[in-house]
Amino acid sequence: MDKTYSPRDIEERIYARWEADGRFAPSGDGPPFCIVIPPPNVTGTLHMGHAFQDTIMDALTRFHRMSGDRTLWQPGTDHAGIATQMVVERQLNAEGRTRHEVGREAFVERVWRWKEESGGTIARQMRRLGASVDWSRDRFTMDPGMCRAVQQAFVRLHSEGLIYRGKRLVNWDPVLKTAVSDLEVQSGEENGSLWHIRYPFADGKGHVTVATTRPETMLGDVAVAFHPDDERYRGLDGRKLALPLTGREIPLMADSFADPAFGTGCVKLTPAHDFNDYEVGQRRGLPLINILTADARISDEAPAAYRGLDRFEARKRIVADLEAQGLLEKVEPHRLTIPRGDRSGAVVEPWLTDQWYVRIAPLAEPAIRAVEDGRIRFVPENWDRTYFEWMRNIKDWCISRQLWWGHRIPAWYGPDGAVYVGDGEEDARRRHGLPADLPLVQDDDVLDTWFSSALWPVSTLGWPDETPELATYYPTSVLVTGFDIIFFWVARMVMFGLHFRGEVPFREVYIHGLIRDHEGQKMSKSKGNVLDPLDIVDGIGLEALVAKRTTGLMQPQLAPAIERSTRKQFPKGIAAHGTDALRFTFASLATLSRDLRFDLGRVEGYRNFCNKLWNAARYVLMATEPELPAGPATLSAYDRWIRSRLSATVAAVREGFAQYRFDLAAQAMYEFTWYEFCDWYLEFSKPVLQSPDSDDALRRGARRTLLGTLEALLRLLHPLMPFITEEIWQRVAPRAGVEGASIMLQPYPAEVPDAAEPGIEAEMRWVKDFILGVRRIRGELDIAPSVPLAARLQSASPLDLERFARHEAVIRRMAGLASATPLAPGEAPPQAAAALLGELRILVPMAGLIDVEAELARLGKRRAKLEQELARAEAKLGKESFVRNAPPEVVNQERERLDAFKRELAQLAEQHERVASLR
RNA sequence: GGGCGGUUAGCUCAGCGGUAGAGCACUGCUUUCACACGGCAGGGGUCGCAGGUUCAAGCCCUGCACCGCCCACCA
Repeated sequence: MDKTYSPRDIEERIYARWEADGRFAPSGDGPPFCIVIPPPNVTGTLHMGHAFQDTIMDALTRFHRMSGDRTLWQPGTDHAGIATQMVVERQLNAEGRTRHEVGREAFVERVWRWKEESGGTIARQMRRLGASVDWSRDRFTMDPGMCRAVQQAFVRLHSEGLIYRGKRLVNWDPVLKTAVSDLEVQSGEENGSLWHIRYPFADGKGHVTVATTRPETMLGDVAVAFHPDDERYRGLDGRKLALPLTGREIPLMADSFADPAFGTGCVKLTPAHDFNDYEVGQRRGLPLINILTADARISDEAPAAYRGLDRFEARKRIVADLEAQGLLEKVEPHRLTIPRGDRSGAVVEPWLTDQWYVRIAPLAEPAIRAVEDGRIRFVPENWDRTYFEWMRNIKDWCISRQLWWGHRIPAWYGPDGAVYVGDGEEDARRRHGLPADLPLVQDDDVLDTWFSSALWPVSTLGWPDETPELATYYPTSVLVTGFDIIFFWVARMVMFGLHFRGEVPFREVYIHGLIRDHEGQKMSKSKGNVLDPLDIVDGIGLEALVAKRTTGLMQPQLAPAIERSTRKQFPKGIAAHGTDALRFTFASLATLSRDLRFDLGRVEGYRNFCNKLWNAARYVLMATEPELPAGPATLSAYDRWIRSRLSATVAAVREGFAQYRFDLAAQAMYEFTWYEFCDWYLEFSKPVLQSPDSDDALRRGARRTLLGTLEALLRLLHPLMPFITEEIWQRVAPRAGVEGASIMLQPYPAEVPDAAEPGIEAEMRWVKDFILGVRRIRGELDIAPSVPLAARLQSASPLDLERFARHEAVIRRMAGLASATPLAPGEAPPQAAAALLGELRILVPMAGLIDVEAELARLGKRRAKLEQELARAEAKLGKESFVRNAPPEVVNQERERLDAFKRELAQLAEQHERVASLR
């Protein structure tokens, strides 16, 4: 083995081997365990969020696979309608063409080509991360099987009256020229104005004033409302107003919709361009006047003077015209919420169109119950509040999109405009008894991408067919996802899963936090703070990193600032850390927090951890060859101690996995590996193995324990660090007497029932404290490690002496002692620095070694600390209420502490006096 | 307006009602036989603020402050 661990040499090779050997497919007949992957955009690339999520899913998958479960991690990708179409459209635009010039068929074909071209990227990246998905079951949301599922779902919902077509207001993205759902609208506060406009009475006598943030929509006004209780307008109900600029007359009406406290108390009603007005309009039987076109220009419904103007241009004109006519009373600055399309960034218009909707309330109700009664459990639990909140106020889901890339809606129109829904055109004819020669035209629209995503758990497993996979793995075990798509995806899967399968799609939903940069900022291309997980794995030079961050920006003017900050943050680029280190970092970040700050320093630390493990393995392999002749083996206290510690660690790690606390699991692994196995046990093993006078049985025990502990530790670490553990395991397992082609096929470590040995742990604590005591003296008094110390033992109890005798070799080596002899009875203690271990005092004679003042300072520091503790303990025990009310064991413990403090203080005082006399 | 988080060492974060922890960073010593991506030792926190419950409160309750997210929004 090389002296330094280099991940690059092993990771890709190991993954290829696993894949070739078919290690990722479910096997065995254990209980099923299944995760379906949240399908990433097929043409996208893997970002930190994916890498994080994949790490968690892979850890769970490997854990369950090793635990003997029949484990399926179902992979796949999403066609991501709008996002993908936009990318290809941009490519076209760069060639100077539009999709309309190319035509639908050719355009869709081109998207497919782009999908084939770039679709492999995500899969390649997942392989580099070690994702053990069953590639043989890879699915894409527009695969033929998926299309069937989508069509059947649509047809069935339609036949059940749960899908309908209707003309109403939708959120319209005038740049993409499609409807979008409520969830795809991002509202944000922006600066605007509030225009106060006079609407004269039709009889020419007087006016009312309305306040609006959108003066251009006045062209579509059909009424003005005031509150019925508003004294200012008493008796004016039903009066006619002359709508400025249009020549139309509209009524003034009393309606409780109007808020008397806002503006003038009069509100203009524009049912075709405002959701609230629309409702009032429906209630009051008002007409709809649609004054906007699909690209948000003024339509032919409006006066000729404004037709064809862009909405914002029209606003300026209208305001100017009103002002010219003396109808603009005032303009005030106003903060208002502007709805924008989450993809295009364009201001979304409420717009009147025909769209397809899912009647959602009947689907939501059972989905709410499934979480209420615990058939689905959120982790962390309180996300159910968010889920309930949305589900209980849910609105019908607009599922049609005026795009070309996606699942085309399975509806056909006859010459008379009648709609026929069916599972394909032929089925539509059959269902509706249409003659073969009746010309039918399919609906132009495609379905919201989330419609097919909502079917993902059932469709990937084979639905609508009754496949063995569906029978085995549905409901799936756990969904791993971010809170940002609880509504988009989680809730809809629950609704569809329950509706089409009669069972929940997953039993648990693990909601993880969002990966942000080290400053807590969301990672985004335009902020220039994106990290590519594979750059952390493989490393990247500064120039390449700068280039990567500054090319392809939507706003190229940001490039210089991004370059500057990148050069500042990564003056040397990013070093290669390897996949295992990155994965371990992700695991340790997986706390219950919802914002996770990613810090490269952590990855470095865990890269070092990998190196530590690697070198520990080197030591174990070196220390266990050449092989000893067969014979009996005896376990030393050290062997039993590390076995006991390992067992406790296994329990902690398993608990971590069970609770989805990957951070705690990772921490338990880290601490055991470094602080117990490496720092202590490997050192303990050295005297045993190297001393010429240890016996062979003891040596065999140590070797067996070294190999056995390391082998189990590798299995324990494998779900988080698959590559390095496999690489080392391949070398260690044979020598540990374990057979098998891969660590992936080995059982996950279980707690050993009688491995816990409190007695041994106590004895080893004494040994460690002895060593630490001497080391502290050495460290604080600046004695070089190369200087061997001759220690004396004072006030040693028989147990102390017995323990010392048993562990002398280890203690001498690890504390750097040349000798440690008890004082003879009556012998005066030498001038010395002392470490206290209960009653025992370990004396390090000062002759020629020790700086008196330094030792006095050291003693003073310890005394100050002790006095503080002592005061607290005394105060506690001095309170009668504590002694009376606290549990006896707590009181006893406190008393023992107090006694110990007193003893140690007395000894310190004595020691202080002795040292001070040397001055 | 409604809902949900967060506030613990310089930074990033754990923390079970009973002696405040880790990683990174920092200081000193150390390149000898697993590892300098290492070893040994050390410094550093009145746990956002104010009340309350309790023998005992980062931990439970109430209020407040600040930061953040989600949902719904008055034209």
